[in-house]
Amino acid sequence: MWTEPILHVDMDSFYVEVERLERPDLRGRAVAVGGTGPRGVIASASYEARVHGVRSAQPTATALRLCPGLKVVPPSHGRYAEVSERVFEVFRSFTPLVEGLSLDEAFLDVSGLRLHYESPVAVGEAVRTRLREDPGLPASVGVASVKFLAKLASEAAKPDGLRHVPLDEQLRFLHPLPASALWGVGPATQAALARLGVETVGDIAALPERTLVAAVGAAAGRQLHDLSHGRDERSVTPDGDAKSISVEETYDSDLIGRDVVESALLAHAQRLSGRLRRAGLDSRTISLKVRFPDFQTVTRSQTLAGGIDGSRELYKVALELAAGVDFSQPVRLLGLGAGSLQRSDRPSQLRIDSEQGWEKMDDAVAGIRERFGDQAVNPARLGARLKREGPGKKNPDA
DNA sequence: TCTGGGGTCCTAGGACCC
DNA sequence: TCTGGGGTCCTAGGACCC
Repeated sequence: MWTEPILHVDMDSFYVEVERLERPDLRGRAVAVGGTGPRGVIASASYEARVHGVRSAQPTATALRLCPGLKVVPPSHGRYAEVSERVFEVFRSFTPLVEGLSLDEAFLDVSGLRLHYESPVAVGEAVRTRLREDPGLPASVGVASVKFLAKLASEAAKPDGLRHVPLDEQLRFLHPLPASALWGVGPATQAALARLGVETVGDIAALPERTLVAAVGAAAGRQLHDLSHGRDERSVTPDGDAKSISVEETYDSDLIGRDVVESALLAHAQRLSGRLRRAGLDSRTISLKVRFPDFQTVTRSQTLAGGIDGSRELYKVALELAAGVDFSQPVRLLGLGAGSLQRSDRPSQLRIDSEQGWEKMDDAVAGIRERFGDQAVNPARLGARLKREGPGKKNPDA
C-alpha cells in the first residue's frame, strides 16, 4: 500500500500560460491577465511580474504602479475553459478519481496505480510530463497522505516542481507553516487566531479543540484542530453537479436609479437563462445581489414552488426581489444567482403555448451567445442604452 | 488610481410541523 | 393554562477559495 496516494496538481499561472501558448511575445516578461477597466483586478500573474509584488486579486492599477512595464491582457474565459477540458482529460487518463477545485487544479487519488508505477511520485512526474507535451503547460504537483497536505505540498513545489511529503515527515513539514496556510483560514479567522497568540500551524495544534471552537465556531474550529494534527478524512470525490450558477457585474461607472438597475437586471436574466439552459438545469431559488459604492452588499432571495430557467421568468422574480431594495444610492455591482438546481426534464407539451415561444427564443439566444459572446444579442430594452453608451467593456465570457 | 467574477460552505434566526 | 423539543426549510449575511 502506498502511504501517500493523494496528488494535488496545480497549473502554474494558468491564465497567463494559456495566453502564452498563442502569443510567444508574452514569454519571459512581466505579464498578467486581468481586468483593464478602472475597477479591474489581476486574475493571474507571471512569475516575472510576481517578483515586483504583482498578485492575483490586486487592483490592476496597483499592479501597474508596482510594475510599470507590466503587460495586462484581458481574460479569455472561453479559451481557459477549453484548455481546462484538455487538462482534465489528462488527469482522467491516469485515474477516474479526479476532484476538480477550479479550472486549473485538482486532487487525484492514484492508489489504484500501484501495479503500473513505482510510486506516487512517479505518477506525479508522469502527469507533469504529459501536461508539458499537451496542452503544453507547466504544472506543480504535491504528493501526500491526505488532501490538504497534498495541496500545501504543491504550493511549496511552485513553480514547475513536485514536492513529496512522506507520512513520517508531515508534522515537521506542517507545523512551521503560518496558520494562514491552512485551508479555511482567511483574514477573519487569522485575526481571531492571532488574539489567541497563534502564529503557526504548530501553535494551533497546541490548543485544545474547545478553545478553537469558541474562537471561530463549531465547524471551522473542529476542522482547524484536525488539520493542525495532519488529519483530513475527506476522500477524493469525483465532481458532482453544480449547486448554483450566477452572473454578476461590477460596472465601470455606478448605476443610478431603479430604471437603470432594472435594465441591467434584464441583461443578467438573459445571461443566467442561457447558462441554465446550456447546463440543462432549472432553479428554484433566485437571488439578487446588490453592492453599493461603500461596498455594503445586500442579498435578497426567493424560493419558488417549481424550478424555472426562462429569462422572462427570471426577470420577473428579479424585479420582485429588487422591489425590496432601496436604490436611492448608486449601485456598484449587480448580481443574479440561481440555486436549488435540478435537472430540467422539460416536457414542452406541458407548457402553455405563449411560454413555449419565449423558451424557443431563449434557446436561440443562448445558442447565439455561446457562439458569439454575451454581447451578441440583447433585449430591446437595452438597445437604446447600449447605442448611447457603447457596449462597454468587452466580455468574452461565453 | 480601492477592492472581479464565479463558486462553496457555515451560522443564526424564524416559520412551521409533529 | 401553559409549556416542550426536534426537524426541516427559508432567508440574510459572511468567510473563504481560485
